[in-house]
Amino acid sequence: MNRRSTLADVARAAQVSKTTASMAVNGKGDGKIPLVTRQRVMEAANALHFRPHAVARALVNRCANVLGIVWTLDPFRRAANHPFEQALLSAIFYEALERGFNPMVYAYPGSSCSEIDFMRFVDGRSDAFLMLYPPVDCPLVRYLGDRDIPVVSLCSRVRDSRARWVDSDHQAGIEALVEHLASLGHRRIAYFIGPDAEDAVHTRVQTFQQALESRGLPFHQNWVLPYTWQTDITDQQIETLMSDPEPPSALLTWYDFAAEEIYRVLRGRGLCVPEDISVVGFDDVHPASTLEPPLTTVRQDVSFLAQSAVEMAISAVTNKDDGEDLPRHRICPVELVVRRSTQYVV
Amino acid sequence: MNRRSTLADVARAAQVSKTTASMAVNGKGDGKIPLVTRQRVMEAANALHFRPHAVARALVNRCANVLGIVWTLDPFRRAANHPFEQALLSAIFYEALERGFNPMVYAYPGSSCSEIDFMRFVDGRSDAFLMLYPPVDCPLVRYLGDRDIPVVSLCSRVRDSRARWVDSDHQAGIEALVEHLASLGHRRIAYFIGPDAEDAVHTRVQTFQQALESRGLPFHQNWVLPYTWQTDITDQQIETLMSDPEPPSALLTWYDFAAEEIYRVLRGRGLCVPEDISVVGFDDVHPASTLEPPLTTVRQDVSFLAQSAVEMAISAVTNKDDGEDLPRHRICPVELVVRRSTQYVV
DNA sequence: TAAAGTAGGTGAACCGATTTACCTTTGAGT
DNA sequence: ACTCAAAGGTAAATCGGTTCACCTACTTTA
Repeated sequence: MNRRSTLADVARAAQVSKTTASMAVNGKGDGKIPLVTRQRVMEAANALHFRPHAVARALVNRCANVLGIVWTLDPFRRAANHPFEQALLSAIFYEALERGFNPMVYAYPGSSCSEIDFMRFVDGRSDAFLMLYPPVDCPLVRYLGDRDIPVVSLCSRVRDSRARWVDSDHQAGIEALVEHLASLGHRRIAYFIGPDAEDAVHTRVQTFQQALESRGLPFHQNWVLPYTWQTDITDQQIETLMSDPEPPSALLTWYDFAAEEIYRVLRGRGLCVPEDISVVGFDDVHPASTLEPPLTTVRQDVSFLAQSAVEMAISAVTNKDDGEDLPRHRICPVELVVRRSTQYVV
Repeated sequence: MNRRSTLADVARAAQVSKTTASMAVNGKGDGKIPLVTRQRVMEAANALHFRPHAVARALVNRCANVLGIVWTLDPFRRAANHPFEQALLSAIFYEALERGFNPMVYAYPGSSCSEIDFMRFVDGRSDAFLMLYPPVDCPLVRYLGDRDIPVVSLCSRVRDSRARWVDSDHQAGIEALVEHLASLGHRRIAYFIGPDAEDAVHTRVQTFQQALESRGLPFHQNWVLPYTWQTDITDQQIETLMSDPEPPSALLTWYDFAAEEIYRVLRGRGLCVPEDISVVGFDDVHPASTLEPPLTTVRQDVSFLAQSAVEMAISAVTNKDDGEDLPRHRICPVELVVRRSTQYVV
């Protein structure tokens, strides 16, 4: 098992030219290559354990069949351990491989985003990039756009017109949560929102406000609180909220992970979910269903998100010069999942 | 911004040959290329936004600077959401990129492991493979070994002599946990162990037994229980354990994630941790420190594991024909982290 | 029988780098 | 004046495929 065998070896063994060997191996040249020849080549290829060299192929095809996955690897995010993100990632890997594209991971170059950092993205390794949660005005998206490299943004509706994006229907999700709470009689609802950098924050807050107002429920700007991932601050925020003469009876949280922490803080203050206060999450990933009580939340369809994004990216590569086919944006449906963290207001 | 510029373009612009351009760009040919020429080439390269085409380079260098990361992507594992695994993965990505190697993700071909499935691993894209938790007798490891492709196994001490591995010191970890519990006066300890497929199970159980016996503590084979990820079965197991006339006063669990579930089951039966029973985990990842009570556990050094594995793989690629340098195996130290899930036995 | 297909196939260029083996100058040493 | 080495540089082969343009030997068709 010394050197890997090449197409030339196969051609020699089958007594044909490289051209014929190539066509036979790739199942091309219908009508040009009779069955006997094709079989002769195939046998030689098998005997020699021939495997086409993907790098050579990529060079001449000007297409590597590789999808770049751009992801924030910095220590903060690593510590934050976002299960939704993990689920999304592995779904992306799965979908890409399924379609014959190899996923290659890139670290999102943080705030220090000079041209130098971007150069590693355009060395011909990856045909297209799939970015998780890029900022809506992302310099990297622009850079890649300038070089005609397809970009699909996941969970962030980037503004660059050349980029594609796939996102959940945050509007429908928030609408459904508010409707659910309202139908249980809740009138005073507060919202722990996510980091300002995330695109969805604005949509969700705006929808939240509209959903309240359209039902005649009060919207207080100071009941829209930033969630900070710091227990003591969260505790302080809850303290302030609950010392209101008319405290909220329900809490929206940025995502399930935050809801878990908020459960803890509420429990620490002797408040029971859902008897004293209803809590809802977003995402429906672990640990939503195993919390005590199980969390009412909105499910984002991870597989559908991943599949849409991968399909969009691959189609952009494949039909690069042809007329476009797939729409450049997709909003994926979400689903309300009612569990036991919400109940009638007493 | 039409076509990407090539080395030939740069050479033409700088009025030198491709050879010279190549050397100048790569900082080679000390003494051969005078500073003026070098600068002229560099300026041309910058002006043309030249970026060497990694695929072409890989072809001629017979080295792609890519590390294959082999990971189980199947739905079961995706659902199991192992935070330790996620931490390990992102640490690997980080370390590889840090060293100029691009990580490319591969799905571990499940039980249906025919040659066909293995072929996609040897198409020249990846120079070496880093596998997470492969079985100790892994056909893929053998296959790659046969083809002289370096393999590093993470968290599993594969038996193939050509493969390298990096693993935590499970022995020290279990030893430390038992010592900790014994020093608190515990004499009756049960163990919820992990899936049989995992290499570490045997080491840990064996060490557990030795650690008990060397301290004169009783070891019961039927107190070594398989953890099943199914709440009702876990509940049944706890029921059986606790109805023993002399029930255990402490529980070792396979990992923190399992400890969380076991907390729930114990709470469901009205048992308090640590007053009624002490519980310990393994890994020290989320949610160990945020559980109530915070979990006593053993910390695996994720960064060190990842760094060792990546270094080993890269060194195997770089010094492929030279004499070996790095040792082929590494056992990484672990650390006991005492929190509040353990206390003196009453 | 000549012209025109067609089936089956090939040689050589090419993708974009790296590297080997030369080739000129120029200057120093004797 | 002649040799030799060093300095500075280049043409061409190579990596392992794909594909364009052509070529030959038959068989039809008019």
